[in-house]
Formats: sequence, C-alpha cells, structure tokens
Amino acid sequence: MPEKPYNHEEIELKLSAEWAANPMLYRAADDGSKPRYYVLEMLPYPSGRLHMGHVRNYSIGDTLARYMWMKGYDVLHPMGWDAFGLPAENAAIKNKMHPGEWTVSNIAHMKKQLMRLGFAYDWDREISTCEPDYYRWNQWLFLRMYEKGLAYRKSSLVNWCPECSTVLANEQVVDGCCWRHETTPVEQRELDQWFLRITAYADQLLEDMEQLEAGWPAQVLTMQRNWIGRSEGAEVDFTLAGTEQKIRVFTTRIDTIYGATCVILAPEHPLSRQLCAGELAPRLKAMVDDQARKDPEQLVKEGFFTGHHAANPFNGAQVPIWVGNFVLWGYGTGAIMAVPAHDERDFEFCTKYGIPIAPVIRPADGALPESPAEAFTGDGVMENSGEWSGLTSEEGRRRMAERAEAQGFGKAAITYRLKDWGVSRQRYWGTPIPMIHCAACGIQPVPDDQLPVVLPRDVEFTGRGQSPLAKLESFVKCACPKCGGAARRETDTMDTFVDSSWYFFRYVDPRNAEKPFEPAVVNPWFPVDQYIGGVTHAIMHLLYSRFWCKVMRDIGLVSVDEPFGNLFTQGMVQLHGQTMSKSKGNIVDPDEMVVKYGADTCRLFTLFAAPPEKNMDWNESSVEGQYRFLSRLFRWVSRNQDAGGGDGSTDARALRKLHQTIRKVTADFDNRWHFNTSIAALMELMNELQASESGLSAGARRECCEKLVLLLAPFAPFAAEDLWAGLGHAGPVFKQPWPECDEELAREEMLEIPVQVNGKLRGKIAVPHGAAQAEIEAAAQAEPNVQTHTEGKAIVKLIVVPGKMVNIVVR
RNA sequence: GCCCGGGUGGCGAAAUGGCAGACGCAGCGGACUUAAAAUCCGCUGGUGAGUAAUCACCGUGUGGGUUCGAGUCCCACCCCGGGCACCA
Repeated sequence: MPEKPYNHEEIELKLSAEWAANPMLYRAADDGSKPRYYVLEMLPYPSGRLHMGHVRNYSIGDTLARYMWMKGYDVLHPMGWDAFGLPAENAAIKNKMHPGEWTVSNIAHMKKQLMRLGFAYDWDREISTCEPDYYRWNQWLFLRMYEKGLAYRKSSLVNWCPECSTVLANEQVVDGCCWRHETTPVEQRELDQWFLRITAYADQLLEDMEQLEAGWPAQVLTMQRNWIGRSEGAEVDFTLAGTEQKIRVFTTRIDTIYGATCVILAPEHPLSRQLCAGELAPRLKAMVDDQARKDPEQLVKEGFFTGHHAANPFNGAQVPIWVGNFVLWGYGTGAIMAVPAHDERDFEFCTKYGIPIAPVIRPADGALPESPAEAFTGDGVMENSGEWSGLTSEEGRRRMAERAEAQGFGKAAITYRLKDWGVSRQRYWGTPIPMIHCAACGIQPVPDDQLPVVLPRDVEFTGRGQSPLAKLESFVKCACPKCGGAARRETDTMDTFVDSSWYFFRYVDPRNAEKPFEPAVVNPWFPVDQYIGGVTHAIMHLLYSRFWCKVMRDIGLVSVDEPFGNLFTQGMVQLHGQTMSKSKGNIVDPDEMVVKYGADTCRLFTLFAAPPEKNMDWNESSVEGQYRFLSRLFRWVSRNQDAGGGDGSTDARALRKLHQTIRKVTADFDNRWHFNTSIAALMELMNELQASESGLSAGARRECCEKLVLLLAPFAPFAAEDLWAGLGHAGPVFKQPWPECDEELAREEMLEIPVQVNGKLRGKIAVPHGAAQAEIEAAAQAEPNVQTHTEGKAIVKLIVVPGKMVNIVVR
C-alpha cells in the first residue's frame, strides 16, 4: 500500500466529531466486571479559554486514563466546571453581562477546546457547580454541618472600601487600596460571618496523613502539616490590675514566665478596645486598618502602652499591658506574655520601647547573662524563678502547667495555626447560604424541603454598596420556617472552595435528585485512584476536601477517611521563568498550536518538553520535532501495514527494539510517569524501524505496525485511532490490550561491557549472555587499549559487576 | 529567616552508585530538485595529538569527603525557582 501523508486536520476533525457523537465511548461500565480505576483531574475555573497549564494537566490525566483502559481497567474519567466565583461578577460589572451568561458561554468555549484536544471524558457526568442541581447539595451539606455544630456564626473583620461602600475580597485589595480606587486605603469592618469548624478535625487531618504517605508527594504532606501547625504549650491567665478580669495568653514557654516583662495584646483583641477607650482609640483603629494593608515583608514591630497593668499569676508581679501590631488575633488567644530575654520577637519589641529584659533561663553549661545582647531561645535551666529555679525547661513546663491547672489560672493547651474556615462571602455569584434571620426566633435553617435556595437572576451589578442579593427585596423577604412571621434571608454566599470540596463524589452519581449521591454507587470508586493537579492547590483545596470527606463520612455518606489515595502534582507552565497569569498578560492559548499542528502534536509536545512534575518553561521551538515524529510514524505505518516482505534479515533487530520499547514505556507508566522518556523511546524505535525497513519480513512488518500504534495510543489518540482503523481493526484502539514485552525477543545477543582501569574507561568488550566471570575477566584484560594501561603494573583488584562493568585496579 | 525543589552542551533534556549528554530543537555538511520547501543520510561538549581508524586530557554550580568507581551518596558554601513567613 502506498504511503499516506499525515493530514492531522482531516483526521482530528473527523474523529472528534465521531467521538462527540458517541457518548458511550468513555463511559465506565461500573458493573464490577473489571477492576475500577478513577482518574481525576482538577476541574477548571471557566475563565474563558484554556491555558497551557490546563493542557498539561489534562494531557497527563488523559494519557494515564487511556493507558489504564488498555490495561483492562474500568476507568472513570469525568470533567466539570468550578463555575462560581468573583471573576464572573467582575465581568458583569464591567461588561453589563450576567455572571451566569458569562460563565455559560465560557464553559461552552472551553468544552469545545477540551473536545478538540481529544480528552476522553465521560461528558454525561459533567458538573457545573453554579447549577442549582449541584449547589443545592452544598446547602444541604451546610445544614448538616449546622446541625452538628460545625457551621457557626461569629464576628470577624473584612476588607472594606469606603468609596464603594462594599466588602472586598483579598484579591481585590492591591497595595492596601481598593482595586477600583487605587488611592483609597482599605479599612477593616467587623461583620457577623459563617464559619466551618475545620479545627475540630485538626488532629484527624494530621493523623490520617499516615494513610497518604505512600501515595502523596512528601512535599505536599509537609506543607499541610505546617499549615495545620499543631503546637503544644499552655494557656495562662494574667489579671487586669484593679479588677478580676483575666487576660489569657498562650505560650509554649511557660518555663520562662518569670521573665515576662509585659503583656501584649493583638490590636483586634476586644480588651484592646476596652483599654484604649479614650484618647488612644484612634491610634488603635489606625493600627487595625494598617494591619490589613500590610505588606508582610516590611511590617515593622510597633506598639503602645495602654496605661494598664496585669498581674503574673505565678509571682504576682505587675507588668504593663501593651498593644502590638505583631501579635496575631487569629492565633492562640490573641494575647502574649512578652519574655524578651528568651524570644527574638519580644526582644526586638522590648528593646525598641525600653521595656526591661529579665533573663530566667541559663544554658545548661553556661551562666545567666546580666544584660544579654540577644535572646537565648533554647531550653536550659531555670533561674530567678522562685520555687522552680533549678529545674530544666522541660520539667518546668510540665510541672508549671499542672500547677496552673490545679490552681485554676491556666492549663496545658494545644493550639493550631489552622483557623476555622470562613465561608461567608458578601457576593452574588455563589451558593446562597440557606439560613433565615427571624426577629423572634433568631437564626433558623431553611428546611430541607425548601432547598435549593435558588440564586435569583434579576439582579443589578454596580460594584457598590451591599451585595446584589442584599439589595433584592424579593429574595430577602421570606417567612420564618419556625413561627411563620416575616423574616429576612441570609444574603451571604459560600466560598467557592466549598464547591470544589466534594465535586468528585458527585461525578459518580451526578444526576441524583434525592441526595448528594448514593453511597452504594459512589463508595466502590473511592478513594480516587489518581488525582492530578497543580501544586498551587497543595494546601487549601486539598485540605478542605479532606475535611469535607471526613464530615461526609461522619454523617454516613462515604466510607473512606481520605478522598484521594494518590496525588500527582504537575509542575507549572511558565513563560521566561515567570508564572503565566492574566495580570502579566503572558498567557499562551493552545488554539494556535492545535490549528497549525493538531491536538496530537500539542499533547506530545507538552509531555515531551519535561517530566510532568517539573516546571516547564514555554518554548515552542521544538514543537516541529514532535510533528515530524508523528508524521514519520504515520507514513511508516501506512506504507508498511500490508506491504510485501523483505528477506527478514533485519527482523531480529527491529523486533528487539520494539520489545525493548514496550518494556521501557510500560515501566514509565508503572513507575514515575516520565512520559518525556517514553516518547523519546518511541522516537528511537521509529529511527530503528526506518533503518531496518527494507529487510523486514511481512510478518515482522505487521507486528511492528500494530504494536507501534498501540504504544502510541495513550499519547496521540487521534493518529493512533486512524492508523488502527487503517490496519483493518474495528473498535477503539484505547480499549485494546496493552502490548506485552517478550523478554526473549528483547534480549541483546551480545552484551557490551565497558572496561575501566582505575575507574577510567579504557575499552569495551562484547561477551555472550550469561558468560562466566572468568571469561569476562580474561576478555577485559585482553582488550588492547586496556593492556596499554595495565602493562607493567600489578593488578591489585578486579571488579566485575555482572552485565554492567569491569574495573581493573592497578598500581 | 524557615521548609521544599532545582543547577548537566547553544537550548529542552537523559542517565535512581557502573559507558555523562539518550531523544528532540537549533547548527553544519551531503543526497534528491531547474530551484526552494518537504523528505532522507551524516556530523555536532571543550582542548590537544594523528593522513586516518583512533587516542589522551578536561568537563554535570563551588570546595571538601566516602567509594574500585560519584551528575547520582555525605559535609560546607554559592546561585535560581516555589511555598510559608512575626504562629508566642
């Protein structure tokens, strides 16, 4: 048969239309007849167009999914849209387009792009988180959390632009100012907001990481551990002078408490307001607002004396109470005892303001310094600490915490860096929080049978004042579910991390109208066999999903502790060493490459450029090489698939290379997904086939064609499918069995073994397989160039590494 | 500052204690062509020696170490990227 030119456009357009028309093609059988395998890629935010980060992420996932199909698994490979979020609302303000419309049209475009790239998704499972069918279950789950006391309301601070008189998201604050009013500094306002009690699961989130050790990157686990930030210490009450009011502080160094020379409050601490009621009030407000605008890089420690004192519970000493901008309201108790002699930050602060420094710990092998030049932060022996003097730090901590508890002024305590998850957003484009405020009955949950609380469409977007929902009377006005009286609906919407915390469960039972999903249907697929996404989501998204999974487990919906058994974090796609982002205007769109070279080439190119876990710098210059390879392969198969035979003189070497390639590519899939080397191996095979083409027998020719196409199938699905049909086969190529390496055929006849003298390569010998050690030694010493380097010298040692290397050590 | 990654030809990279630079890009030379494109073949880390096949020396950020043998392991340092950043 004459060779066919590689026409990527014709092949890909024809096949993508066929695939789109066949919804069963990528459907999981889900009948238990084959082992299940769930491949999950992080769902995209429908920003408008795919970028190369998406293409990379989904190329990796799709390649794996197709391989697993060929390995005989029942593969679940879904896709959806993280469709709520601020950009849609910003676009609405700017373009007078409804966020829903904007989102829907973006999804339509991006879906077309994904299909054009040939990704094998079961589109019948498609989820869009902005659909009431989906977000009603956000609401339902929120209500379950509320019932369990996991969703609660508390006052907290938000960014506020006085010019727009509206709440700003963190990302709308630029250099401490409003993004739309670059000279208007953001203020902090206190607002009652909804929180999820993720801290109640802090210990489980830490402990269950054991289950993830094998399947998650160590780096991600470390990041999560640090994020949760468990810290053991003690809480102790200082007493406000002249009152019985307690000021509770958290410390990990209760052993240093005799060295506490002041108490410092976070500016947001309620007591700060109380103590600064008079002329200090403006100063306090300025500090609170300033906190929000801080560039944490260059925040200088500042503070002021409140004029009040507090008593140290251990020795009764009166110490001044300060307010300090470096004390965090969100950590511990929001108040600290400052021990400048033994804490670097306290040292800096107290030195700046002339607060005394009182050393109370000496190094085990040293003396207590009189006036230290820096803080001694290590453990040591306690001094100047009353009855505790002479104890080691460690013993002191234990016994002093016990004493505090016995006497009722403190206790041993564990604090987490992790904070409860604030889910309230004063925004329109999100899941309405299903709560009702009744003047008579207080806060009342929306009854389940009234779900979903549907997001109304007829709203106005001004970007000013209250959120669009709060301004819509028809939405706000409602009846109290308890007393039936007039009440007001909650107008906050949920953080979009809620949407992405459980979507992967919904994929398995996506149209269930009775519940979030049917446990019996969903559980067999969990934990997800392979989750793939950017390392940028290593903390928040993955931590929230883990938390959500545990909550769903506790209400009986799922049976696993952890949602994702294996996690793969792909590297970023950068341009000139910089992360691609809209604001930098350096986004690369795949369309151009797909039009010019086709989806297969685009996919090969992204996989070939670097190993998938590494960052890759975008440089298209080598894309030609991928196209050349693919068209070379295509032409080779098309002209050889049923060509007459040669004399068979090159069969052995071609088949050897073929089976070596099968071994190599299979190993890459099973071990580390270095698809760049898999593709390189396919190229090597191609080079060999081209070189041995004329001598191939008809049978060998055919075998090479078939196996080559099968090997190509996970990487370049269009070309492989077309060639597979050309070989006369029916049925999709990605459902064919993955080829197996025949070790007999793959074996080299002779082994080539390098010979070193004193560790330097001096020659090579060829020996048959399974040659005896003595034979190898003799051959090595007989090698001419080896002889010139060993001549006249004594052989001290002769090392033979079977099949690998000979090293002759001479003196 | 702390915690992760990483540093190898002109470029992307390969080599999981055993032949450094597979594979690809770019470059150079050749075949085909009226010519070009496409395609195919060959060369391609540096220095030096040889007519040549070849051979020697140097070479994986820097300096030390372990080892018969180190890009790979250990120690110290430099540089780049990412994450966290006053967490009491």
